[in-house]
Amino acid sequence: MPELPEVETTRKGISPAIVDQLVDSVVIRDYRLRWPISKALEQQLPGQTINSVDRRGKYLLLRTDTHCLIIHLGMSGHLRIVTPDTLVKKHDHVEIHFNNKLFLRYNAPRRFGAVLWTNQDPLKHERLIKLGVEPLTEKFTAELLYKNSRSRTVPVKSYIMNGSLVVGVGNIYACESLFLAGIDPRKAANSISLKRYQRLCDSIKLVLKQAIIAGGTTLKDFRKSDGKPGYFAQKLKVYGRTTEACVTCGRKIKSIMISQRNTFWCSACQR
DNA sequence: ACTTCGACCTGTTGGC
DNA sequence: TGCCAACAGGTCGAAG
Repeated sequence: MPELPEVETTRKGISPAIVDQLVDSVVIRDYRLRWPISKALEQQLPGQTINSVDRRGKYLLLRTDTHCLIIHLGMSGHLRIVTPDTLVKKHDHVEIHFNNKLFLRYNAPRRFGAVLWTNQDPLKHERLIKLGVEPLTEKFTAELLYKNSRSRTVPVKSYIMNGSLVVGVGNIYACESLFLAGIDPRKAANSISLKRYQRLCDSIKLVLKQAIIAGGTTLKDFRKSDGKPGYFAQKLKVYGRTTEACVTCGRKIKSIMISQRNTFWCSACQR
């Protein structure tokens, strides 16, 4: 479900409710995620205060003085701030109770997500250490895309979705960015010029920024941490629009599978 | 070093 | 109404 804009929207949503708040208790209702939740979490987090909520790629980092809770939402997970009277639902795996009487609740129906508890620098955690650059920083450049692509024959769409190069670009925003850049998603990564990578780099930054402003994309189940939908779905130009008219040229949007992911593009506007 | 593909899960949707 | 297959916003790791 969530790509960078949805995770960032979640980060902004939960921060005000939990930063500088003392944890009373932790309730784990289902330990089964991509990796089992550590028992140490429920023993060690109570009594600690959340100092900050950061994001690295699609991971959220909740830091205390000595530890960090690393959270990934997977395909279908979400975090909500709820009051104690909010009914527990199926797949509510974890709940953190704060001194301010608010709960942070983690729900993950497909269990593709992760809740990791560590006392090391989270950026050095084995799950995060190999992540690529943040797309909304000056480290993400056309030169980076170009240089690393010279030996890569994969479709450019798969290339930009590879998190060891650049993080946060998932299926929706890969499609949208390639449309904005006018690049055919099927083209080999090593066949794209530096000039066109400049356009792609700019497009990725722009699409992600606009999606964050809109509060993310709600296709079906994504909700902001207050339960309300994000509004970027209305701005999607190609994703999910197979057979509909291209907003630029009017031709029909096509779809194909690339690396087992549905891919949407306009064959007239994207070459 | 790179590519491909199956695996991990549950819920929803659409066809018959 | 039920059944079943296909598909969904993401990674990971094995095998070639």
